[in-house]
Amino acid sequence: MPLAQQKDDVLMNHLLAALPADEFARLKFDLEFVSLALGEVLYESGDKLTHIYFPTTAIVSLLYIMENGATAEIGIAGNNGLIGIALFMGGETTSSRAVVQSAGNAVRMKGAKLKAAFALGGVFQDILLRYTQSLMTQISQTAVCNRLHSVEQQLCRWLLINHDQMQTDKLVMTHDLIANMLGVRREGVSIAAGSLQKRGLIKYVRGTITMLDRAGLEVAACECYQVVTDEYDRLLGEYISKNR
Amino acid sequence: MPLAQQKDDVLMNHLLAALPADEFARLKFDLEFVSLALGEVLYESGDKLTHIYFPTTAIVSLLYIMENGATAEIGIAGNNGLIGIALFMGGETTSSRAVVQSAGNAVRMKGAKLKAAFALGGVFQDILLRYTQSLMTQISQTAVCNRLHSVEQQLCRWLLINHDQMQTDKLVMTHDLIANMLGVRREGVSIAAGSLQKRGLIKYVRGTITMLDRAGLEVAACECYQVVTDEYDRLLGEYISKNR
DNA sequence: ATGTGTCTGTGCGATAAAGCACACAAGATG
DNA sequence: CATCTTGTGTGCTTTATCGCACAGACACAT
Repeated sequence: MPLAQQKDDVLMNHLLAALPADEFARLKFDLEFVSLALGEVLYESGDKLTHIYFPTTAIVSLLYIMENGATAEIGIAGNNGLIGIALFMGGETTSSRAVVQSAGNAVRMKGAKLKAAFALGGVFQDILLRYTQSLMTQISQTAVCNRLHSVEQQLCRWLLINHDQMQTDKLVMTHDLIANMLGVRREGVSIAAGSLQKRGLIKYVRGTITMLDRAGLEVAACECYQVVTDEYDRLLGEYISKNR
Repeated sequence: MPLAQQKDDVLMNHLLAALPADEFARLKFDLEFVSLALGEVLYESGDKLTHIYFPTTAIVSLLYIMENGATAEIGIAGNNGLIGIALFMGGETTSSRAVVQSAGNAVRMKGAKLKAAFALGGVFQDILLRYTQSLMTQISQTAVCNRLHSVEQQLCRWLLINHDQMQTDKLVMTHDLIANMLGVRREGVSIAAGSLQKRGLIKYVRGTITMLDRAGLEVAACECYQVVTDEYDRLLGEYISKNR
């Protein structure tokens, strides 16, 4: 892939694009372009991380796997986020699995290089920490949402959060996979999705969901979606406002 | 309160106690001793934080309040934690409320002083970041637990996490308050607590719960309790192992 | 075209928890 | 002591979701 295109791709990640020129120049030679396949596991729960990933077109889920095999998504990162917080937070590991939910590209950076860059402080450190706080909000909101909202509301929230990181309106994803993300039954997702389709908010056929009415989805979702995006904007808006 | 006792109290917070002598010496004159009353709100959702709090004998809950008034606890901090992550993460604010769940003491530090100390890096920064990661695990686990486990299991988890930060076996707390924390009905808590009492794990009378059989509670709890404490130990154990 | 695996729809019964209503009891207050 | 407030127990109906079973429908390969 030509260098020019790589550069474009790098800047598709909002966090990297937000860096001032001098800080970006310091990092850019440590960035490595990678392509992520659907279902690829960036790291397992407990694995020592080797790289931090900045998705550009890929979307990555943070999945928690219970002892009995049940799964639930606790967070998600696309081109407005990163994967591998544990590297600069100090733990080297997290208790979740990072799995590619939508194939695409990402830029990655070796753990040691990242830690060195983080230690320099500056905007880079600030962005990483602010992003971490926004991820905490996302996780908290998931916790609350799991407790208090219906499957249908949660499905709307999930579709919207995904849509925000997609370049199209088509999401390649079966009900079964969504059920794993939301930690509910497949049938529950089918019923909720059927209802949304009946109301003309989405359309789906065998593993592809098309968003038809974003505004309608926002109405059908619980407050959680708005809280999460608002908090992201509050924390990182001053850096990346021009890119959204 | 005499200075000597204040010093003892400061060191009751495991994170502060873990600091090497030179770093502690740098901070200690910025620490202010405060007493926290039951129900006191350290900050509201959206408030700009002024201080970071290191509880010594108090226990503080991070409560999320929905638009419809429903509440759910997303995290908790006692003498092994701190309150006010948003100060060093950069957001200055979080979308949760910090409320004193068990009266006691804490040490606090002005936001500006904290940020200066954080920027110096060193063990202090490392501890703050590692604690933040452990809090993320706690929040994630709460999310998963809300989705997949029964009220009774969650009650056990909650009792154990609290007990870990208490100096006694008696917890002053009504079923109603616990219900607010867990985001469930009061009756649900009464039934679960009744069952635990019948099995001899706890005893309660009008707002006071006594832990009778910790090991039994651990068995009755879901895996979530162990995951959270193990991760805390992994992240911070090297610093504070001697104090536990 | 035929089969085969995958995805979605649907119809049960079982269950956990919600929502509501109210009784009862222990302390606190006057 | 009488009353009030607060905390807990219990019963009932309703609801959401689960767990399971299976049928149809589509896509793809041979």
